[in-house]
Amino acid sequence: MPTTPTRSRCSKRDANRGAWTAEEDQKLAQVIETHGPRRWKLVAAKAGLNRCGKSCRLRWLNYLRPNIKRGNISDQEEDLILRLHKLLGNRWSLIAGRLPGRTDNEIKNYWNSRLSKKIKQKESQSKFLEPDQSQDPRNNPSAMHSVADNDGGTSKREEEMKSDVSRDDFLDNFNEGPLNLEWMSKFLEVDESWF
DNA sequence: AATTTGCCCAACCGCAGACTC
DNA sequence: GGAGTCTGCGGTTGGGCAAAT
Repeated sequence: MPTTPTRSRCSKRDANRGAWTAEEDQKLAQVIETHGPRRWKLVAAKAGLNRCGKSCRLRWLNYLRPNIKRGNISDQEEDLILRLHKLLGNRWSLIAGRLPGRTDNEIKNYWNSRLSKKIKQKESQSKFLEPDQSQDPRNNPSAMHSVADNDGGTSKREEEMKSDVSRDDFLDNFNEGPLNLEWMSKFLEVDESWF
């Protein structure tokens, strides 16, 4: 089995790991204020943090970045997450892009800890009531995943792209700006049966 | 009161595409 | 054009905490 030693990664031996301290946060924020949120390896070095760039980037994106909303995902946000997940699958960064102030990590966590359970409950209820509907992929998010997750031969992302082609027109609007409220409200009005 | 269980969330890991030299 | 590096992403892990036993 060939190895891929060229990939950059955090050194397990040398780098500081675990929870960030307030002092580390402050140093990181200061350096980013000066140099901007890029060249993360450099940022880590400039900040004098014994952390890898990757870790700094994650900390910035998920915690230190301005305008981050924390906790209390509203009903409207939850509804939007559910709909977007049905549309896009586990593409958390895309979903997060439509929820200002929310991070992909937060949405992923929220999904894994709460929404996936809700869906399973709903599914088992609907199976009990209408067993045939569960065969339709539009009523079964995990079935949609099985298309996107197929990695036999081609890359996973390539397959995802293929599976999305029919939705490109829809996604054109989706990809335009961080939050087009007019479009978003239209999206929220889309007939449930579309999914 | 002590222990176990389950949940939540921050952080880490590995992969793959983009970028740079 | 190719090798090496950086960046971004989704999956997974593990610690802290509260509720249950």
